[in-house]
Amino acid sequence: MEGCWFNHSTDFISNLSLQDRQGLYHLGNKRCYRKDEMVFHVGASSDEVFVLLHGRVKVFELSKEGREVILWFCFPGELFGLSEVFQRSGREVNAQACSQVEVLCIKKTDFERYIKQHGHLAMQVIELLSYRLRELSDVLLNLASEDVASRVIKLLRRLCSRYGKPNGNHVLLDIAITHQEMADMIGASRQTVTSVLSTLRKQGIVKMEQRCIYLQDITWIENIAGKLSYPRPSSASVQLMRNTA
Amino acid sequence: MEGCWFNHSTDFISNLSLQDRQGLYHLGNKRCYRKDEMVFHVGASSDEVFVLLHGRVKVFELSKEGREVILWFCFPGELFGLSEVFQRSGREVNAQACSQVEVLCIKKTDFERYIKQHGHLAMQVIELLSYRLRELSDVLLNLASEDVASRVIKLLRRLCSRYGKPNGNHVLLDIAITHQEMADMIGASRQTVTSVLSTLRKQGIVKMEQRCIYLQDITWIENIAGKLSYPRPSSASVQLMRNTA
DNA sequence: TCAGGTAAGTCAGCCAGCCGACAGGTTGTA
DNA sequence: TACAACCTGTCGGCTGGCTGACTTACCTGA
Repeated sequence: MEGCWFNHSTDFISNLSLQDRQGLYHLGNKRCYRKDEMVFHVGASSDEVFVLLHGRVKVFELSKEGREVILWFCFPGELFGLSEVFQRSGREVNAQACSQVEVLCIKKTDFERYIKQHGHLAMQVIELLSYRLRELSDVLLNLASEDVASRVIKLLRRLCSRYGKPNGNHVLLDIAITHQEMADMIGASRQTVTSVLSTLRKQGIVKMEQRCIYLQDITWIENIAGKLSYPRPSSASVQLMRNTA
Repeated sequence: MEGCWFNHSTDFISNLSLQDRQGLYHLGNKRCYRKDEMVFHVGASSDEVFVLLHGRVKVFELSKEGREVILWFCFPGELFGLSEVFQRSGREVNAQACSQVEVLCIKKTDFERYIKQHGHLAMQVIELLSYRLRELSDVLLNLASEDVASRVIKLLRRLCSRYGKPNGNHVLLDIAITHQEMADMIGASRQTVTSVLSTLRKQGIVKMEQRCIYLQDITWIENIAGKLSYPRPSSASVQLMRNTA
């Protein structure tokens, strides 16, 4: 996997110093949500930021016709609910638990005070927002100019770069994502996603078993999709939060 | 116009205190570009941020097929080139002068030092990035779930909210944008944009003269496109253009 | 005032991908 | 163990919007 597109951790928490991590911990308090429960929804007041400790959270908007448009998924260690916090009006997106979920929630005022006092943390927040901005730009480019097949392939690459588990020339993606969710991430219909995946399976590029996706031909995917053009801030020492907690 | 969707100033500089403004001014140095000249391009080193002083700058990516996908335009006072600055690798977008342009460029290291020392400025950078993230999310929602007519209407609203000059129930948009540029902002073809605008013109909703767009029926546009800030209007009140045409 | 370049307007033809429908599979739970 | 709920796979018909082609209108500079 010679320094390619893996292991760009979006794990905000692990990239922090132990001090900052503990600092943030003491600012917030833990909260749990059941599967499908909303962590927050459009219009709600946005006076907290969240760190996901356990589970998976879906950040999405609803179109007028009621279609979900998924902006991203959050996995443990990631910060979410950040981009509306420093403005007057409320949430503009929904965040919903995809499983049993535990979060750390931090009051806006506490968070703001903390990062004002810790310039380097502010920089990390800036980096995180920059990263998301670059990622969304990439999704946008994708959506605006490419057909569904390319969009599916690039989505797979994107997901793998964040959540894939490399194993030789294979990558395992075991985040249990459905075709419908994939469709909602790339603005396509469920059927079209299914048929693109079928084609890729027939070509031996992916394999699917029990809600897991195995990418079998990384080289091919890289050639088609191009390198990821928005590497994460480096994360030399990635540790999961729940290990240190 | 009851305090609705105007006044989202993206003008970074004028939102700063006089002190900060002067501080930044002393950090940077001025540079000029001719029309169509690149301020930076994909792959270039990203060790500077820019404040646009005069003119218009287009921030865009190129698709594989060579199509421009415009992420946003910058107008005087706006900061750009920010989101790649705090990472190792280079530019991921292009920035091109749309006219004779003057910018203030600030070295990454200077900028970083300054905002680390000035927590409130860091907050303003965070707010700016958050704003752009919300805006891109909105564009994405739009692109993923709506037809070209809606996309054009929402683009008009978005442009007006930033650059429109309100005048009673009319709004003047005199940023001299072409149909091709609008198409590149919403992932549509030039011809389709032209035909949607023609329809709107025939319906008396917009008027176009000398590269200026007059929005004549804001209420209608708000009803169709929804307020810029959520909560979204109930779908009952939304009629699609083709239904009213 | 004319020429060349760029933008806007319009139309025909075509096709990627949407939608609805339905038949297996798989998973969760009572 | 059985039923319900959800997910995957596949098909055919339809259409929004793309492409290409052409004309007209508008600048801008020589």
